[in-house]
Amino acid sequence: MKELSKNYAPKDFETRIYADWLEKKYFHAVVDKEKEPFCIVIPPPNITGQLHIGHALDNTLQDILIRQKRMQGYSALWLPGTDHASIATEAKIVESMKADGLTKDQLGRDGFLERAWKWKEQYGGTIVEQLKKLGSSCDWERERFTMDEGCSKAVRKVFIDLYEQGLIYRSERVINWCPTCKTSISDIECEYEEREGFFWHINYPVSGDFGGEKQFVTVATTRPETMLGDTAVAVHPEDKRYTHLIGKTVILPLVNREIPVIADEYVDKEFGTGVVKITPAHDPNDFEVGLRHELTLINIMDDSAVINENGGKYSGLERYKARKSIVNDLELAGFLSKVEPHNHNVGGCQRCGTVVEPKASLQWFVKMEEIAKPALEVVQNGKLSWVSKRFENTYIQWVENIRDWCISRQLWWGHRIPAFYCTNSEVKCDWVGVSEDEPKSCPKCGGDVVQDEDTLDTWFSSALWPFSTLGWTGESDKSTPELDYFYPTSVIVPAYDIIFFWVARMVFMGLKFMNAVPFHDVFIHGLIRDSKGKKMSKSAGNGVDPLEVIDQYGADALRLVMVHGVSQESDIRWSEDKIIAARNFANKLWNAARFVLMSVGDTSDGTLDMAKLTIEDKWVLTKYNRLTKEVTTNLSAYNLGVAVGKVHDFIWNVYCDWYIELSKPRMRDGDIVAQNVLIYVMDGFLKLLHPFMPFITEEIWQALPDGVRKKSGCESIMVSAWPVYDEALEFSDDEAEFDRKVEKIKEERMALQLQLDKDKEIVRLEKELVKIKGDIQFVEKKLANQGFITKAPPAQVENEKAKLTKANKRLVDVQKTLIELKG
RNA sequence: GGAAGUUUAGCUCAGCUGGGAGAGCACCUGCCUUACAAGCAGGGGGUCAUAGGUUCGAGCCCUAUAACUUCCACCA
Repeated sequence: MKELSKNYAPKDFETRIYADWLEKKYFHAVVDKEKEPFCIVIPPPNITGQLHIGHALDNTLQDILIRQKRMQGYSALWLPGTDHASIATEAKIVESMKADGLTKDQLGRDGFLERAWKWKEQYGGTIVEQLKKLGSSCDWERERFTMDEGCSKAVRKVFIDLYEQGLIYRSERVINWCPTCKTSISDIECEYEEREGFFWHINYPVSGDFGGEKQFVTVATTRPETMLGDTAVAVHPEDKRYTHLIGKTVILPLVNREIPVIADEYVDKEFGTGVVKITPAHDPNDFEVGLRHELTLINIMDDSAVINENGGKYSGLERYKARKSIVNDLELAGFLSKVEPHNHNVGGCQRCGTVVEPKASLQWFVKMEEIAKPALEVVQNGKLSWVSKRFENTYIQWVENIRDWCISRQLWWGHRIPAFYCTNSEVKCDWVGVSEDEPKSCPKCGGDVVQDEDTLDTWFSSALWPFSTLGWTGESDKSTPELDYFYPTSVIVPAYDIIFFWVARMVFMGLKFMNAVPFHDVFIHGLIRDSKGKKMSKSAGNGVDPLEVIDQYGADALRLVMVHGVSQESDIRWSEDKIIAARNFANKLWNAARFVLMSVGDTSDGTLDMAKLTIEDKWVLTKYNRLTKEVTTNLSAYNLGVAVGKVHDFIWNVYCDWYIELSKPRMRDGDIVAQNVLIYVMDGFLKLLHPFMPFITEEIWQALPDGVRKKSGCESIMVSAWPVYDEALEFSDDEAEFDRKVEKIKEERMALQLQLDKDKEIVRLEKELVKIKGDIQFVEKKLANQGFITKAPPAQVENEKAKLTKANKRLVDVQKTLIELKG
């Protein structure tokens, strides 16, 4: 038994306790057939990342779940790891290279990767250390990285399998291109934002002679520079205004290219002028039209969105400069018929915010339709259960409308695509192969082969995370005991912003390669916003550093804010008040524990003497006993906020406010029964609170009399048994009786307060009475003075008289009130 | 254009299955009562967004409306 310091100072023990847990290997979960498995795989944070408040929420929730299950006797594995975060990390490394005056091209692929791995070694551990500060009880011995050997092997295996089944293909399509990151990005990495822009109406002259008259068709566009790549204009086949032009040609202004007028149902007769310029290389819809009409693709921009040689005189101009110049030239040449303001949605790169350029390009895709279908069935048959119906719906909607996933990235940091091409130009060999290892030579012609330059979307490896981390190799005879035991995992705990990126794709891949859901439950949570409800971000400068919060208030307080009074699917507003309130609760608990431990002897081990329990003992025991049930059911229903609220209220309003207060006289008399009840209940609620506030509960629990730990059969609260409901502690009658007593005491206190207020009022009024009487005497004396009446100004005399009347009136009022108050 | 969510005390929000309208902070009154002033004992303050409906009974269920927020789509 050790003593608790006078003040609650979480810094003094949080680090020490965590180190102790680590040393005792309490976080390590093993395959144990005697126990039920419970497993969570962490949403792997980026290696470049710093712990931010969102991680704090995410990991607090996971830790709460895992700690409770561990205490309930499950073999509870929380599998940690980090994500290589291809595009985000590469951007940071490029940024850091700038400081050294280096570019990717200068370093070359190998040099760059060397630098990247160094970066990973240097910074990859930071966030892990920060997670430890939060109290995360991850099994660090099993920590994984999305680019470690096992995960990389899984990635190649999955890629090859999907390719061989025809579910991965390479094709030229219009994809989203980020000119800053210089890579393709997937549809969901593109974020739309409404911006003010213009609708430029441009006249395209129709070729041919119309008796000296020139004829035009007018197209409208928000991106006039793309006209350089136009290869047709389209009208609706049944649009009577234009049917006569179908099959004719128009002359593309400035470029003077003759392009056909085609008919396609894609055109909306009602919208704009009813004529659409078709730029197959720079618009996904136009690309489709182009395919149907066998139009040529003219790509007019390079990787930085600068106009290329296909842009004629505009070549070399950055896209917006080209836009300006083209609009200007069109106007000068008389082709611009109208400019109107037009708000439209512009897609930006999720990473850097740069406006993406739709661009035709040869990329790798995953064919999604077939893979996605089973992901709907598992929701229907209950194998995959969403805690929140609301997010289940968004998931279903997205899966139902799934589109092919562009997985290739023109980046170096990531999993290189295991595809190989024959370079033998002499025989024009077109061999393409996909394999685990690089073939020595082309199997078709014997020529040299070269590997695809691209890497995979970072989410490709994330999608395999639940099984790749458990040792999956793809060979059915080589399954690991861990995979057999822990897969499917129990629950996944992400924020709602990665449902599409991650959750859905894990389901697809899990079902495809493991033939089972990757997790049974999906527990989605919200985001943390600032006190005004705005998203926290570095650029807005409204972020909160969880490490500073921990430093100032303790990890337990931070964790409490993440769940207390929160309905988990909604966003949380951060405010200083909340963290202070949480810290105050910890302080309250600390002091309650100090008092109890001061009053209780070393020998109390919380053994209840059932025969000697008083009514208040039975009252507190009944309430505690019910609490065990409420906390347990709410936790299994993922109502973490309700669960912790119940413990919080019990500790403060039941245990402290009433039971401790009532036990004070009994403590003075050395009442053993009361001591044991105090200890019994405290031992219990500490355990119930432990998943939420692991540090303070451990520190206090260690200070309890030794007998308590002996009875629990363990050295740490985190491996002690979760409290369960006990029929023997249900004293409903006594509880009800004592509840009535509590009510009565409250009424008495209220009456007392009222009486006190009344007495005060009487004293105050009596004082006033004396003063008023004095005033009256003084004024009466003045008015009795003839000299004053005759010589003073009449106004003043009147004033004095009024004063007297007023004072007399007040006198009567006060006297009346006094009589009333005195009853 | 489609969908979802929110609307409860001055502020931030809980409210499980339809039956007593709650917490923290702020405010007011009184207390340094020997665990805690980061606290204790009390108090004031709400037409549960609006209008209908179902029900013996609605903050909760149904319909409509309004305001705010978010997601999806992207008609050039």
